[in-house]
Amino acid sequence: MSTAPTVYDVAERSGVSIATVSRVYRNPDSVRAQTRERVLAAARDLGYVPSGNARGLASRSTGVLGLCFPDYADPDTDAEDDDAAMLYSDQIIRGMERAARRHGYALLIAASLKGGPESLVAKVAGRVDGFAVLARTVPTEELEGISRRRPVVMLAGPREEGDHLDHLDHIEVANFDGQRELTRHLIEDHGLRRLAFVGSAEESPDVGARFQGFLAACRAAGVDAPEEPAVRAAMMTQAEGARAADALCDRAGGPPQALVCANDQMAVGALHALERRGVAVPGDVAVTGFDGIPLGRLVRPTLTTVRQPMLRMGEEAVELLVRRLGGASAADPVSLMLPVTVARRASCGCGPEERTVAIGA
Amino acid sequence: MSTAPTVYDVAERSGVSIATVSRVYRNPDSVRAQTRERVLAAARDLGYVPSGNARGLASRSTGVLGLCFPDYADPDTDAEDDDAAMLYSDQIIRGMERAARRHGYALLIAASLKGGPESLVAKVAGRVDGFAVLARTVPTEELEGISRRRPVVMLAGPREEGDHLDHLDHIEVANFDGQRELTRHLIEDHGLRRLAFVGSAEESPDVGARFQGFLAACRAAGVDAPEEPAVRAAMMTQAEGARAADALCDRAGGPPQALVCANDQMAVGALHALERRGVAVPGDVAVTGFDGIPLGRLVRPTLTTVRQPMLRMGEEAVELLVRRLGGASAADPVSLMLPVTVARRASCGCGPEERTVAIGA
DNA sequence: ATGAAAGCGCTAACAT
DNA sequence: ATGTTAGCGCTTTCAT
Repeated sequence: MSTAPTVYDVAERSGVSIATVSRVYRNPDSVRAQTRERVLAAARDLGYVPSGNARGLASRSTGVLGLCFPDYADPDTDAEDDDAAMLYSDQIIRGMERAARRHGYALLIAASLKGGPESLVAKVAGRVDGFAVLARTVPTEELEGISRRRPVVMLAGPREEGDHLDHLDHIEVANFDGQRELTRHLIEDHGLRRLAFVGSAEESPDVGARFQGFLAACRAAGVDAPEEPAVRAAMMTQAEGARAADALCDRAGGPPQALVCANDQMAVGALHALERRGVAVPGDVAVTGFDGIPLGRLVRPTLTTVRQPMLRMGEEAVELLVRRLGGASAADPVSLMLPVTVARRASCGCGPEERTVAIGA
Repeated sequence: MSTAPTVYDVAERSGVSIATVSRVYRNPDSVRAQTRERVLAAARDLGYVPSGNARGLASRSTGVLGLCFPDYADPDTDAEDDDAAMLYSDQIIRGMERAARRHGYALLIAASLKGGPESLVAKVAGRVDGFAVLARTVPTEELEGISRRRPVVMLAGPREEGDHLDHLDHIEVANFDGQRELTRHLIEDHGLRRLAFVGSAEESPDVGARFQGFLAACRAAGVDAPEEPAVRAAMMTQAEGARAADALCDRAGGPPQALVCANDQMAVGALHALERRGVAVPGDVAVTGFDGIPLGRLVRPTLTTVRQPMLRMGEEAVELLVRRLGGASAADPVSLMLPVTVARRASCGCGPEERTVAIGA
């Protein structure tokens, strides 16, 4: 691969100055048609492609937006299921790509993979005009510095109270309201009163909010509400969900009437475990998830859950970034709370027909 | 947003030269620990992030791989279905992102959106070390020029015969073999003999190969094989699939015994149309698709189809690019044919249990 | 181990 | 309408 042709090569071949070559690409109308053709022809012959780097450097903008997300590999998910599982990040990517396209931006994506001083964010941040970060992908302090320099929007983690990040734009979903409504449904519409919340060991703000929503519904209905989740799974995977279900079944006093899982993956794992044990769902125990992954409609019984609008989240992220880049850089930080949808399906006892209820925001 | 800090700012603040600042990031061990700390501290204070552009310009490499794909929006797919539909491109993106991550690259994605001399590819090509292109996303000639300068791998379109693109690396799936096996199954295992192929109006090499596979199976079994697809849909969408099914049913002589659709989207549309007309599937007519989108397992009856390994395609694309970038730039063009899987589900008459058969390559 | 200086390929004034 | 000329922020010899 010989060294790539530059503006100089094209200029020389077409007998104009490099400025004119540049103009042909940036502002074609400012060049006489005939000249333009000559330049374009030379460029074609040479296989010339403008260097995005040089451009970005000279014009201080890249036309690229970015997304950083954590390395969400679920080792327990085989390739087959994986197809259907389509995680969060995939949907956010889709949403962002769509919206970015509408605004003429390309999208740079990268999943965390820590290294020396060269962290992931830095790499992305250095190549884009602005970017979104999935919560807890990168250390708070790192974002702190970067965000002083270019637009950053935080996704899915709540704005951290009184901390340095509160000047970032921020988008989250109605975790609390969604989980509360789902729990209320279990209690009031299905008459269940012994509910167990399956959470996670790591302190995730999202899971935290869901648990609070769960508690709120319990209290409102006068149902016994534990101060802690019944189980804290090490990871939010199917395997852990299955483990949690087993643990709950073996507990003195037998299984609860409902397993309220903090995400769909765990709920699906629980479904499998219960089936293996011969526990009927929803007959003996109801199971619910949170997220709305496609897999939830493939399992039997179909999974009752709270659907997050991840695609929209991606779109909104881009809109926010574009707005900032469009001059609104000084405006106050925006905080969006996106509404969720409770999808009542079979696993809570609602029967095969899916019924949905919009909640929050 | 004030102007971002540069190496100069960091150098000044830490009392070293810009060369040292650069070294701290590129080659930390070549700098005394104490100096390094000082630089890093200054960088942190300033919120310094190295400019990817300047870097790329100076070092002639970006650490980014790219993907260009066509604007596959199916206007007939509502957001709901869309969730499940997860198109090709999404899976390829996933595959590429994973593999890219393993090799330390980020991924730049952009869907076509034609413009002046500044085409999509050019934009991507100018910002990456190498990239993949979904077939027919960009004009052949444009790729021609670019590919002389940096690695390009063509996805999913067959290598064009004797044309200028045959020096590109290329990955495709076993369209012919897959469709032939599926058709053979319909004929031999289900005893069907009047089959209609639902193709597309635009000349797609993939659809072409599928039709040829269909024909080959028909001929091999002594079944009447039309020279042309029974229907050529304008687009390969659900709406068009439904239209095709209706047209076929209204035809003199009644519907065929099987609708062999060139992709899953159309097959799903056909399923809907047939249900509306009260035609039983697979009782009255069998329906098959091609692709293996998740939606195919959600519809009733579940869709018999040929599953393409799109995720793997993305991964292989990255492997190829990385190999080229690693010095194999002069090697002969590689052409990969990935095996497919026939997924026998309910819509061909195989019953509710999914059975799969690996085919090709 | 560190510094000085020459680009990398382009854009954007400013001239003409 | 086109040419001249500075940089843009970094990497990279080559010195020291």
